[in-house]
Amino acid sequence: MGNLVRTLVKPLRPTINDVARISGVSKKTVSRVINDSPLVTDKTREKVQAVIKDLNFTPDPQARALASSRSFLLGVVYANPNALYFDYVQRGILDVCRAAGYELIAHPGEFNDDTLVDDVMAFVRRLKPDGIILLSPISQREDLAKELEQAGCHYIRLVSSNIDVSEHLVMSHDKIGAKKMVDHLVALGHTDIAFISGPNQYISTLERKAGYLAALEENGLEINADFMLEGDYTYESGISCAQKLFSRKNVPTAIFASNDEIACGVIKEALQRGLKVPQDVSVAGFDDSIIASRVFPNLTTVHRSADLMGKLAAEKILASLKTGIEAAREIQTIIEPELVIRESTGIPRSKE
Amino acid sequence: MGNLVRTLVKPLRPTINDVARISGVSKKTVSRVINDSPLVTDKTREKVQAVIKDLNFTPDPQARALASSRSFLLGVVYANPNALYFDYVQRGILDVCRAAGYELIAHPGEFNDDTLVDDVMAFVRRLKPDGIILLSPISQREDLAKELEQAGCHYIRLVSSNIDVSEHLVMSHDKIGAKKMVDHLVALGHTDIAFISGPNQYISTLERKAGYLAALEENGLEINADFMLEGDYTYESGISCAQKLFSRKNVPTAIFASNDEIACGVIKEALQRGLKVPQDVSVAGFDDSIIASRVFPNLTTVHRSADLMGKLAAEKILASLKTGIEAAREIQTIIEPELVIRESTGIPRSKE
DNA sequence: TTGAAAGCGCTAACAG
DNA sequence: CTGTTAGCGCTTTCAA
Repeated sequence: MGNLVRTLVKPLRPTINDVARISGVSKKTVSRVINDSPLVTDKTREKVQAVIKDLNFTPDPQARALASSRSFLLGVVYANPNALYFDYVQRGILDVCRAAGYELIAHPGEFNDDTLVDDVMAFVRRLKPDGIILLSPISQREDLAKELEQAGCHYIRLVSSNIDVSEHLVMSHDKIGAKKMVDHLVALGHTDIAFISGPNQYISTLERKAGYLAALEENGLEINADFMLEGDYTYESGISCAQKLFSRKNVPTAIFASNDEIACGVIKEALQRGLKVPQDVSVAGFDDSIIASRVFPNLTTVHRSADLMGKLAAEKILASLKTGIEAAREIQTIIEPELVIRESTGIPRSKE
Repeated sequence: MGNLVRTLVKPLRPTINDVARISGVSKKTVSRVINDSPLVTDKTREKVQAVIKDLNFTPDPQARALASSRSFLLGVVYANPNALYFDYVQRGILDVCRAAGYELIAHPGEFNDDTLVDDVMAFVRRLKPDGIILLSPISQREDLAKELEQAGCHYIRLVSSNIDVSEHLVMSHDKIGAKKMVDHLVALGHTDIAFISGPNQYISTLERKAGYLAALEENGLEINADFMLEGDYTYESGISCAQKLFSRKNVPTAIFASNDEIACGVIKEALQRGLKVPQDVSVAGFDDSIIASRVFPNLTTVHRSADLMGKLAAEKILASLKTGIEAAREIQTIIEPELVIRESTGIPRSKE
């Protein structure tokens, strides 16, 4: 009787045993159906799937993780700097994850931290994620990448430069993005274009600066060392660099800030001094973060599709998990940033 | 020989068996040590802990989850609206989580979605998180809270109003925050203060509006229906409401926007029309999001400590998991928002 | 206070 | 193509 009841009743949280019992096959066959094994006849598969659906069965990820070597978990390691960047990337990853039945675990870390590698490796050992996505600038850390590789943990690096093989890389081509912006400024008629960089330790800084220099050269403009300042990707650094720029006798007609935060600082300082943007000075940013379209005047900037990068990263990992590393190689690796022209750039003020 | 080697070698990823074997006790005793059971002599405990440390052993969370009923996972469910809010809250939660050996899984959802409850419950059934944190506005959904309760899943709601018992609540007292802002405006000398609300379906909207009304009343100012507009928490709605306000014959001297996004739209429209902020019109926001300190002029706003709310939520869950529900009650439930006075508010323009 | 045995839900070998 | 037998690493009975 107990047995009969047990046979008929739908369990609250069904297990693979319930499915097996009710559909009259073995556990292993159910397992095969769950895992899309080809070694099942269509008829059996359909029967089992009907029961799975009827029971509203979902395999327990923890049990699967324990039994197999996969955990159905993806990790993302990121550093403080840019909350929005992280958020966009996370959304991109999650879109892919959820569709594939994977979960995402966020793990914050510090770029300049000696314990970063140990910390991340401990995280990997504990959670056994099937893959790790490294956001910029943490993605630059070669020591971390090497450790991950050695531990056999599949990782993807989101960066601005070609620092790894394509199965480990999703790259936003910042150099091209920066070049596009300078080309835009030149097309408007600017020749005195200043550049405020980020910290030199970041690859993104180097790439953006390289794009700036390449564009100047290609357009036959000379490089003026006075027009190149080093900021640190913060709003405050934008203000202080702008103060320097505006207090000189030779004020540039355009200022290209290497991110939107800096650009906002520049605009703030310009407006503070009664300069009009873009009539007196054009200002451009990089990132197309939310503030770019909130600040006045709306910022001309370079858009990098962070959510797309997250999406591609997740797809690469899942592809290599499912089909092998070659599959990861075939997924798009390079994103080309796009110019977003808004209100903060215009023709240069007439030379007096 | 094989046995001897196995006895001496430190395994790469040690298990509880390794710890037991090397320290010469049973698995269960090790388990007791891991779980802080009082049923172990200090001597045994110390011996085992030394081995744990030496081997660098960490229990496998997936195995623990499978064997026990706990998963050592926390879930956070959030909706689109505010990327930064989510990010801050997440950081607060993660601080607590990491220290306690818990992991966080982010689960995006839609506030106005019929499938939200089923979707979240499926998530809960699959992952078996030990607790769920509901961010605003999803936290408003009574149907979700009820289901979670029934499923025996401990949940915490982050909201702006007193909608649940304290063990399930972390509340930012938006009404008081809004009131503080209006008091500030009144103190500056404003009497014509407009209010742009968010969507009426959100509790935060209702609370902020209530704060505005309460402050007017308390200061003996009359309520002018023309000065109350409904926005939807977006930048664009700020622009369109400002257009209405500025095109009337009776223009308010101050505009209190119920979030920073709206406030930015208002500033944009003001500057566009050649109005100076705050000389011609004062503008205030709510949230103290990053844009508040990037926009020109820097926005006077109300600061809610989102990371603190996340931290408290995580602490409540962990406390009730460890010590019981009473422990959760004793952790701070209400956050009082603070005024942040920046540049966008000032004395009213002189009446002509 | 400690330990032996059983089992959480699933997958991996290996037969058949 | 399908089923049987183990066992993942841990916790939980229940004894001792």
